[in-house]
Amino acid sequence: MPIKIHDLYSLLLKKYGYQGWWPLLRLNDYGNNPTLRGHYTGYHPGNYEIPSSYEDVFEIMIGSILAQNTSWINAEKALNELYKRNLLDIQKLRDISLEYLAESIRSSGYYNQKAIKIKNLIQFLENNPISILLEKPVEELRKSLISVKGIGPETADSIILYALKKPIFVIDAYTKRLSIRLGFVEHNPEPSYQELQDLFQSVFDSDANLFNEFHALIVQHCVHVCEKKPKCENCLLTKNCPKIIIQPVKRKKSRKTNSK
DNA sequence: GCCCAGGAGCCCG
DNA sequence: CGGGCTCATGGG
Repeated sequence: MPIKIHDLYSLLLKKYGYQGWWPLLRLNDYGNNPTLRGHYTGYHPGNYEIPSSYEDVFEIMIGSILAQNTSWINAEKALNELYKRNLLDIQKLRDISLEYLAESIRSSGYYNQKAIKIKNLIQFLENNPISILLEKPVEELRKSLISVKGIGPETADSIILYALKKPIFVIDAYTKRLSIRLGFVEHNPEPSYQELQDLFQSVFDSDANLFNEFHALIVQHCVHVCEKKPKCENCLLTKNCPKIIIQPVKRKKSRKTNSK
C-alpha cells in the first residue's frame, strides 16, 4: 500500500524523533575546543528558536555552501577551521585572500570553488544585510539568493528555511531518491527540483518548523537506511515501498572511470 | 583500490 | 530544457 506524504512525516518523526536542525558549532560539546572530535553534536532537537542571532544565521549560510555535495562531517571540519582562525565574520571573510580562504576550508572539498562562492555570498550580504533579508517575502528572497553565483536552488532554500526560518521546502538528492522509491513521482523522466518542491509544499500548510523537521528526517532516514544501496531490512517503510528488494534503484546511464 | 557525500555552473545538442 | 562534465576531500 503506497504511503502518503503526510503519513511519511508522521512515521519518520515517530521513529527518529526531533532532529534539531541546523547544527551550530557553539552547540557542539567541542564548541570552545579547537580539537575536533570524531563526530558532531551541534543539534538542538525541538528548539525552533535557533538560530537566534545574526552570528548563528551567518554560520548557517556559510555552512550551507560548505555542505554542497559533501558529507556534513567534512563541511563541519571546514567550518570549525574558520572558527578556529577567527574568520566566521563577514568583514574577516571579506578581507582575507581567496587563497587563504580556500586553504582554510580544504576539508570540505571543492575548496577553490567554494572559496569563490563564499566571497560571492559575502558581497551579496554587504549589499543585502541579514536584517534586510528577513524583511523580504520568500519569493523575492529566493530570486536574489539564486542570483548569487554559487547558490543554487537547494542552497538558497536551505538558507531561507534554516538560516532565516521562512517556510520553504528544501529538496535534495535524498528527497528525490526517497520520493522515487516510495512512488511519489516517476523515475523517468527524473523529477525536477520544482516539481518535487511543489509536491511537498502542496501537502502541508506553509510552516517553517514542519518543513525544517521533515527535511531533516528525510536526511536522517536516507543517510542510515534508504541509502544508495538501501538497507531495506532496517526500514520502517517496507510495507509501503514499491521498490523493496527490487534492484537498488538504477545506475547512472554510463559511468566512465575517466582517469586522466 | 572503489564508492560516496545535505550541488552548482557551464557547455553543449 | 536536459544530459554530461568538472570541481576534491575524507571516511567506509
